[in-house]
Amino acid sequence: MDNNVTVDDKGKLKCSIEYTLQKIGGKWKTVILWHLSVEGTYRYNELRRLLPGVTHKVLSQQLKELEADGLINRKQYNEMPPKVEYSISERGITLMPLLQEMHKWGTENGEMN
Amino acid sequence: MDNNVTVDDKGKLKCSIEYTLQKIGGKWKTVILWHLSVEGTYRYNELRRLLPGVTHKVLSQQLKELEADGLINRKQYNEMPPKVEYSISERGITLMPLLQEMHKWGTENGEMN
DNA sequence: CGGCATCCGAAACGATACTG
DNA sequence: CAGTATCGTTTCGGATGCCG
Repeated sequence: MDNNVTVDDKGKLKCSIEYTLQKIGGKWKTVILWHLSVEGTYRYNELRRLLPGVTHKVLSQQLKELEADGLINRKQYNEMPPKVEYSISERGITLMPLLQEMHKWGTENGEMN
Repeated sequence: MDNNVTVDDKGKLKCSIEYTLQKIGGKWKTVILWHLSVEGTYRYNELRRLLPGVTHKVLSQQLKELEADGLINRKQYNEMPPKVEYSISERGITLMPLLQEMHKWGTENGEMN
């Protein structure tokens, strides 16, 4: 098993596991992806209601990053009032086995306080 | 598919995915576990050399948390000079499928700059 | 409605020095 | 050798207000 951990010239770690963590490590990202994968599509404020505790700024931040990373799609309707729909992307779907593993491990090992 | 996302009375998210993320979300934790799973046992300073860039404090912090979470074992020899060996625990081994998924996804999706 | 800008506090991370 | 203590920095998340 190759561990695939290398280091660049500045001492920074270059590791595919760390790369993955960077993409989904945000506090709400996994949950957002999880919701979108289940339901298919949500509007901005619908997501907000699904994630009690998340603030305005942080939610849009995480959505933006997820979109920038190609993990979700953002569809904007130019209406008044505005309407934006988020859905999981093809690439985001490839994360599902991983999320399921995380969910499985957490369920089997977490005391859930 | 049950999304297994609930909220406690303080608005805090209780979700098995987030639980997993808390356990392995530290900057070096996955890499430490990965190394230990490959090699079996490392001494403190060996790990340090494997993780260029990690500082003294942060490494011992992460090791301490991993140990507290039962994911690694710490064996201390009362010699002079001191000798401490870290190894992966039974519980830590249950994380391997997850780490492999993370590694796989990162390899397939990461540009690795 | 769906943002963005600003400010703030907390937490994570890091550099350095000291210790049994 | 394998840490701990202290301090500083950086990053992340949160509160609030403004805007098209």
